[in-house]
Amino acid sequence: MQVRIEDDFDLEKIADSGQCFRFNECGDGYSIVAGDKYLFVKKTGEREYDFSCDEKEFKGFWKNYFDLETSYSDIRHRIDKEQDEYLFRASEFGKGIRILRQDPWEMLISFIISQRKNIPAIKAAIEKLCALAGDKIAEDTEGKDVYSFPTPLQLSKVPMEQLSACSLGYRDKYVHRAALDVVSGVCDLDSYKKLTDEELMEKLLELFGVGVKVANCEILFGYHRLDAFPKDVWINRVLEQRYPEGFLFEKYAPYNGVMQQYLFFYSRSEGTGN
DNA sequence: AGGCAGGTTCTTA
DNA sequence: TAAGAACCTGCC
Repeated sequence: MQVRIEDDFDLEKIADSGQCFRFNECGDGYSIVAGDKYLFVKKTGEREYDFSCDEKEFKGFWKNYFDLETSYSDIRHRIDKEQDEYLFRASEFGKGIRILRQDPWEMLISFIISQRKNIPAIKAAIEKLCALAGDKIAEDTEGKDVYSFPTPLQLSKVPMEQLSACSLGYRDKYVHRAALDVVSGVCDLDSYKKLTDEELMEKLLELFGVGVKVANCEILFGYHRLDAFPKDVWINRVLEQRYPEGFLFEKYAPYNGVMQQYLFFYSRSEGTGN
């Protein structure tokens, strides 16, 4: 169906923003997998897009996935050019980035895998995991099979030896444990939705293989708490070099996470890209 | 060839 | 409680 989007919306930037790992350029559009849903999106005009789904699925899923009810333009305009010149530049550069409303389970596993890996390696590992334990749900426009992200139950049934074959490295035991804990109910991701950001952080840190960085990514991308501010090597470099006096967290609350995305995207563009 | 990549856990003082 | 080492794997 045709969709018109008035707010900031740039598929290429979202794909490269590091928040999603199954969102890839494919032919003349983008191939996106979220949970057990597949979408192909093509830009057809200035603000016009062709979504491969029907209206029902758009309203029931993808509209929410792309967080189309939130104005990222408004959030961006909270930045004062005079007061914070670097962030202003970063936000102009990253205009079009949105924080997707992704699934907590999928994000948890994805960011556990992400530690000490570069983005291509993360993507490769996740695709192997999906092909191994997920279901075939579609074929992309290039004819490749598309697999759903494994459910907790599906993943929990994968033996360790097979998990190791997904290039997870030492993270295989973290992934395995997370699946077992979610299936057993020791970790109830759904019930965590009602917790405050602080309580949520506390619960996530109890998980094996989850530290502060991964927990913050889960809070921002899995629970869509837009104030969470994950600090990775890139962001730490920016904070050291550009904000020796400190970043204005108070000013940008409750949208520090969006600012983090602009900083991350901008700093990476200046570095090696990947 | 050795270092490093979107960190976390384990070990040691 | 706080540094430092170890950790899988793939790519430069």
